[in-house]
Amino acid sequence: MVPVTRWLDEREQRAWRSYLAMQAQLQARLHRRLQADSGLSYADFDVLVALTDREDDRVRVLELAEALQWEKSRLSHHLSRMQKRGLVERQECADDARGAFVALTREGRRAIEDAAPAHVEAVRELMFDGLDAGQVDALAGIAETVLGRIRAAG
Amino acid sequence: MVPVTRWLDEREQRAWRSYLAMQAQLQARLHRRLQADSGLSYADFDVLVALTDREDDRVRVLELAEALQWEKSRLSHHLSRMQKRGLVERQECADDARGAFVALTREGRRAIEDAAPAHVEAVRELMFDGLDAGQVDALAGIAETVLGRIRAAG
DNA sequence: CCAACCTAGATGATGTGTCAACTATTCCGG
DNA sequence: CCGGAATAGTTGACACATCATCTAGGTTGG
Repeated sequence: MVPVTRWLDEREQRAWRSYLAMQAQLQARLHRRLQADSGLSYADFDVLVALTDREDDRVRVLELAEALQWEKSRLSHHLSRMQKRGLVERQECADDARGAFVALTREGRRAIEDAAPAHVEAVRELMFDGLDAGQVDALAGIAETVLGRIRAAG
Repeated sequence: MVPVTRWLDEREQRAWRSYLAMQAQLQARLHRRLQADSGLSYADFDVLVALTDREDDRVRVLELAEALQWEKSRLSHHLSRMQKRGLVERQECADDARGAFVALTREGRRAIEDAAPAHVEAVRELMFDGLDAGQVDALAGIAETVLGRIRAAG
């Protein structure tokens, strides 16, 4: 018995194709705009936001990787590039000599504070200003459901 | 008068954060799975699907770029890599000596036909099997709205 | 105490995406 | 026709992501 593929039906196909298109376009637009306005990439932005979320402005590397859901090598490479640009710095960890902290620099803080308003404005303009409250909630619900399934799938 | 940033309210923030997380996780999962099962990247898959959509199994490069909404240089680089792996080939264009066709090879066809069922299954498992019909339609509606705004934003 | 093992993180190779610059051809106004 | 502008596509440089591997420092059972 060869298992028969359950292809997407028309409704699903429509949703999937437009989701993919939206996702790609939205990502590209927001990224380009952020980059042009502030010189930050989307990835830089995420790292900086995660850092400003801490009252210390510093975190252990793995903890940051966890928070961002990034692989540690991705983060390590990315931090090296950001460090070269002066946005973050690495600090030794006294507790565990293997470990390291990443800390926000003054320049990093300035960069995120300068970039955030225009970025939020872009998100609003491209997404939220076009959606009604029901759609916003529906989106949250869908995303949470899918995230749950992803986690369940291990 | 300094314009005041209209930050996201709580409902919007919740939707935005979960959307971003879903998007990143879903992309990563599907990509990894596709790669592991078939050796194709997501991008390869998109190119191959676009090619099989033509009855000729070949397209002009820019037309393909348009269909995929990719930048032409991205496509050009990607085609070079795919060509090196034997998935597509380039053909001269008699009408316009500047132009070129990209054509599906026998190997390319085999690759996409082998990869598609498992990919659809993964999409189903991670996304559609968890959503009800209302959510599927809501997703399509949201994506279409946002796409419209993106196009409107030029 | 120390050998086997585990963990934090860095690194190198390779594939991918973006931007700017380039080449070759076609188009178009005079 | 012919010279300048537009068009099709490629290329090179660089930022980014992933994988496998490596190093150095911790942890634990005997």
